[in-house]
Amino acid sequence: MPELPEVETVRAGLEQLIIGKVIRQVKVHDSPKSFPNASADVNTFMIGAHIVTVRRRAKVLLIDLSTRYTLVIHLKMTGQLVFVGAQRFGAGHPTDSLVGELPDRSTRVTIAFNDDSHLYFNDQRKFGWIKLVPTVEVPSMPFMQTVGPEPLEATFTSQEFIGRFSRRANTSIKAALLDQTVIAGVGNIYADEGLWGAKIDPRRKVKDVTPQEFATLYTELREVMNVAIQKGGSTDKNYVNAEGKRGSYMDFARVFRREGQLCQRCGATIEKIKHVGRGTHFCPICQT
DNA sequence: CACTTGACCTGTCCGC
DNA sequence: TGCGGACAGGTCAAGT
Repeated sequence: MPELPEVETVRAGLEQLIIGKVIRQVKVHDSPKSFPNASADVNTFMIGAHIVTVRRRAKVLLIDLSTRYTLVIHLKMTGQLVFVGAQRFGAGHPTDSLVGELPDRSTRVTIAFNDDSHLYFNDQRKFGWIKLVPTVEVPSMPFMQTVGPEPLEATFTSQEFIGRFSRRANTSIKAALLDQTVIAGVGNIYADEGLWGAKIDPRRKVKDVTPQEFATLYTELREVMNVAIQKGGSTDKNYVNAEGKRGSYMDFARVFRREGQLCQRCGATIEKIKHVGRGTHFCPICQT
């Protein structure tokens, strides 16, 4: 999925596009799994409500409604939230859009607003989901209870970062970075990119990473994710922002999907291996 | 509890 | 061209 920078890009886009809009209709297309409690609660808590806030926690989007209910949305691997204004195919139709006319066959849920604009939840692989939850109950959801701190918060320090890993001493540093209970929002792209920045081999055990290396990793990880947000995220295949447009971090990536190319730091050839079940990209010479 | 692996889905790409 | 297998940005539920 979309990792922290992608979800943040969608959040920021939606904030500009849907705040204040009134929900007229909700359609769950074919897969109840994409929106399990829709049939029971949509009519009561969504229709006629307006959008109050669009928040993010880790890789989860939170759309608060005026009914004091919240749409909790996880895009997982291939989820998209695409807003389409009332005159989508008018003169202003963007040429850099990755999506065609919506809904399409990956559309799982359509939310229609009363100005005839629409928000589409598309998800090719159906791993993603939407849940409608009372806003006050969001913090007690199991995921919210266990997820780690937001790494880009100004108050999140290098010391706290290092301390979060103590529990995972015997696993690899990459596996620990992907563990959402350690740090929120890091996924496969930014784990690989951050480890390249810190010159750490992704397979190294956590207990063998020095405090100095952790300090560098803290800085590099925050840097790559901030750069990624500036670039609108990474579009490898499916990811698009709230306007259906791609992100450009992949043009900047140093190792992710760059196997066979030369390391821009030492000139060695970037390798791709399988580690903890995930494609893992690294420089075999300067990451040790 | 820490750690690893497979499962959840659809689509695409690659080798035979 | 067809077919089988591997693989894809993320979590979970199981197993050890």
